[in-house]
Amino acid sequence: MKIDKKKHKVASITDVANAAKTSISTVSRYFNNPTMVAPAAAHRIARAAEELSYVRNRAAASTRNKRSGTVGIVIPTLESSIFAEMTESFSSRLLNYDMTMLLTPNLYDRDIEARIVRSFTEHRVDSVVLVGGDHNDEVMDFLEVRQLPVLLVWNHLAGHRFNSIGVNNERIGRMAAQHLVDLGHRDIAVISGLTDVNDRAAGRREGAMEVLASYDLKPLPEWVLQTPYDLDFAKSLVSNLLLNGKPRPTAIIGGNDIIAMAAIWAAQSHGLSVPQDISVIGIGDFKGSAEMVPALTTIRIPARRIGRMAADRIAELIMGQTSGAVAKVENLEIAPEFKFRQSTASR
Amino acid sequence: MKIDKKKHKVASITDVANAAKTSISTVSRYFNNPTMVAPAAAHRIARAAEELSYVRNRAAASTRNKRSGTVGIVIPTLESSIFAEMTESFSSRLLNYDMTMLLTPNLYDRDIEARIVRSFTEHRVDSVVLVGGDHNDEVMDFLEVRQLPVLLVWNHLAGHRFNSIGVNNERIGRMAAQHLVDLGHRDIAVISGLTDVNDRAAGRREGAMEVLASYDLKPLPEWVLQTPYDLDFAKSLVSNLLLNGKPRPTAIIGGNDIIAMAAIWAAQSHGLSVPQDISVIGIGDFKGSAEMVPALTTIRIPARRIGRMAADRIAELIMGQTSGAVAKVENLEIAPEFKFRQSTASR
DNA sequence: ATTAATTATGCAAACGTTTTCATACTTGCT
DNA sequence: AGCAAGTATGAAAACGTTTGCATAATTAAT
Repeated sequence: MKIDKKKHKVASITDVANAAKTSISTVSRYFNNPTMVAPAAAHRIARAAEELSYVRNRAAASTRNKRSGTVGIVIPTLESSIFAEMTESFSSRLLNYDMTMLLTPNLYDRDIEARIVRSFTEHRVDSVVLVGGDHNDEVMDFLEVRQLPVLLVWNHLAGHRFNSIGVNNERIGRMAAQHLVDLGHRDIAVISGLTDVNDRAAGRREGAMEVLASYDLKPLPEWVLQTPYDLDFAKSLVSNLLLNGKPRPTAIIGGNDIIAMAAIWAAQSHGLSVPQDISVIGIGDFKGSAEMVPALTTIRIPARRIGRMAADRIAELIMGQTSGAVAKVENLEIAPEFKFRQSTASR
Repeated sequence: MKIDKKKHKVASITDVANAAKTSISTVSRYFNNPTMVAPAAAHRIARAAEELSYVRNRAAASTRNKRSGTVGIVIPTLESSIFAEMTESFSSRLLNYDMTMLLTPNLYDRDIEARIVRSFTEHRVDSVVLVGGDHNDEVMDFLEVRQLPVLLVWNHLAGHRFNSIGVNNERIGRMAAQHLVDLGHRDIAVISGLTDVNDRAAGRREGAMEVLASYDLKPLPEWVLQTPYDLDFAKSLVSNLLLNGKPRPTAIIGGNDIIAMAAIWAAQSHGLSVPQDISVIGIGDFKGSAEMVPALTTIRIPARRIGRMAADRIAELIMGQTSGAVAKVENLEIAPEFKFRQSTASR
């Protein structure tokens, strides 16, 4: 790799062909299907490419063949460590298939998501990955018309028109509630995420409430709350709940680990100790949940596994598409794992 | 947007031109430079595009003009909430310039980074953003030869051959150490990140040690340690430090907030309280640092601001490049902010 | 009513690839 | 030596755009 100071014109396949005294067809084949070209030619091409520091232009290639080698993924936010884990394993797995990820957060806004998806298609991504099952109808229709392979991750969406890989949030909500009931709690607060912009949050709350109802436990209205996934907001919300002079719950279900952590810190900063004075359970098993004091009892969502499986499934869908096979929609459920740690105790 | 069930052929600019009874040139202009086309034609084109649910093909466009409208960014990991913050603000700012982000984590591995950068250039990104100043020489040379606008974020790198926007890590290290010294601490442990793969970690440690030396404070060898940015690992490391029977420091400098949190939890799980028994200071001001109990004293790195500025600078560099102006290298230093909270106290 | 200036349009070349098809060159077999 | 079969190559078309140039249509100025 040598440095050339004057105005640099990026080398094209033609330059390489000329330098290697062969045709562009052969050069193209060398890069896409090396076995098709004779050793002598291959060697000359390799040298020429090196010499000119040639880099293939996949954007140009994508005009002729149809694949761009990119997949677009939109997630609600990068700041939740758990989406980060999923995305990270997704992206490194994708590298194995020689594909690159276009990633954009939508900040839980469906219209931003629509813009992003549009931008993705302008770049001719080979596939689109979205989180959850709640999206603009227009986006869904648009993707369906384009016949772009679509994968919905995070939620298991039985019977959905697109492929999905994820957990059953109702089930998770039920598990959380059941755990607290089993420990003897009867006064249980349910603090969920924003159920109208987040179908995961809605599902979990529903599951939890269902179990409570089945035991004839009806939380006070001021015990069932919603908050964005924001430590600061959630912490003050719980502080209010604990200090408002009204009867205090003996346990809290946090809609995810962020909320649960916030709840624990709210309790601690008012001199209550967890789990002696109040039990807290989370959902997700985020970074830090196992290490904090007290370690958080939670229901783990295997984020890395979902990411890895998503990448594999995407690759499969794209292959299937080029090979003309009809891909049938598949909805995979991933089992969550219960993690009994120190933040919950029997009453 | 209507649904068409039969085998879908994606509409091209030609299809739109035909449907709108005009030429592809005009259609192209309509999308790139709407003022150039007459209202009547514009209207017909808009209708045709809608009808056919046409989406421009930026990949194809990038063969003729040079810009692809994408910028590639490689960060060490998504899991550090602070890179996530930076990336998130970077990406949403980028949306304003109608550009899309290709993002890939390199997991602190320079060779993976090299692969990623190569893949980015294959997709003809308009610009590359990297974190820190420590990279494969080949990658650096390669980017220089290609004359691709490059921006190095996170560190302020005076005199570097590429543009940079970031903080001065030595200074931050000094601030942290100075704070503890000012509080009267003399037995101070310094637990940094991995200095050989992470120039930020190296700079911070250096700054801290410098201040300690200037006060003639020499930490015991077993007090200066390194750890990956991993809560679990860091927590056991600090646990060992606190329990090994040797003299115990009265304060700990964590190379970032992850390490500091781990240190606090290590102390707490052995019945020590922070800051009464031991003070802990972090660096970064991550999500949760302000909310945890005790709230973490730290030095805030304004991640969102860096992300936003990076996007602006990138846009500027790309414009400058197309307009043929010579962009001169600029190295911007961002001031960190000291956050005195509850995890440090005077001795 | 001319002419000049302005605005809108279309043609065709160019961008960097992949891939079909035909041809030239090697083999291996009789 | 002759032929069949296989292997390697190149020419050219196609992909979906943008843009320089030339022309046509409109408006403004005399």
